[in-house]
Amino acid sequence: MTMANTERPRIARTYSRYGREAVTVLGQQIRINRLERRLSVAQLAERVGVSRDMIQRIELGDPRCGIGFAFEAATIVGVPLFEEDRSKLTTRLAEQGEKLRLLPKAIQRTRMVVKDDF
Amino acid sequence: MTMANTERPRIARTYSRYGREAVTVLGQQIRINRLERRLSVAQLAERVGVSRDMIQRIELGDPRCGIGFAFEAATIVGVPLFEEDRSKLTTRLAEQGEKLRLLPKAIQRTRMVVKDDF
DNA sequence: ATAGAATGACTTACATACAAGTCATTTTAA
DNA sequence: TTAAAATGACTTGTATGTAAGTCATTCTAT
Repeated sequence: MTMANTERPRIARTYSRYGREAVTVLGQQIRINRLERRLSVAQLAERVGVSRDMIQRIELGDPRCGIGFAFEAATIVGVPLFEEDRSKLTTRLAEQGEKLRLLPKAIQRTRMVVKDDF
Repeated sequence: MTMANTERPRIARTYSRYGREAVTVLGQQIRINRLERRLSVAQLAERVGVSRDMIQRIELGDPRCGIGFAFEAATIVGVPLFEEDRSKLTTRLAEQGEKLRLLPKAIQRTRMVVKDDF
């Protein structure tokens, strides 16, 4: 009766606590919403267009999952992403695009001035 | 002798508008914060522990990027994920874990009752 | 104006994430 | 209670993501 290892073997890779927890919280929220909507893992997988294995990994918070798959699963079960409602997200997309137009396009560290003629 | 096909065949993948926009908004927000903090792409890549190419794809909203990489980049430049402050995220992690304990662990569609003796 | 740095856009070799399949174990509806 | 279904945990072959490198271009601080 050994407890099965629920994690896939992964090469050591460090994530910050906040980043890790965020991935896990998203997976939890997807599972919660899926269950509330009475969808099986297989049914959600079919709707997202991925394997059952992928949905399980997303819900467990595997950081290697493609962000597109995870966000698509979230979308299908109704987990809000960044904005409460969907039209707001579209608005924010445009607003941030505008903001980026105004910011410098490249960052350069202050250059060292070489004086070789003193 | 066939010519080597230099193009990588990519299977078309569809994402919902909301999912796509969410990935893009995250990438935008990461870039905005990175620029405001005067970090170059290479500097952020080094801090996240990925290649410069990866940061560029994350900021462009490539849905195939690992969610762990994207969230880690967001964390480093201070983009909030799901909760305003970090301690709140930890709290939510626990609360959702508790909520999952109370939900059914499996979803089954209502079974068909076969009456063959009428 | 210009030099030096940052970015964008490729390529290639390699590592690994993915789908598909199987089996054992829960779980739930009847 | 119990049978059917869902889930968890594996494996394997293959497709695809990733790092590293190069080059051209754009950008910014001076």
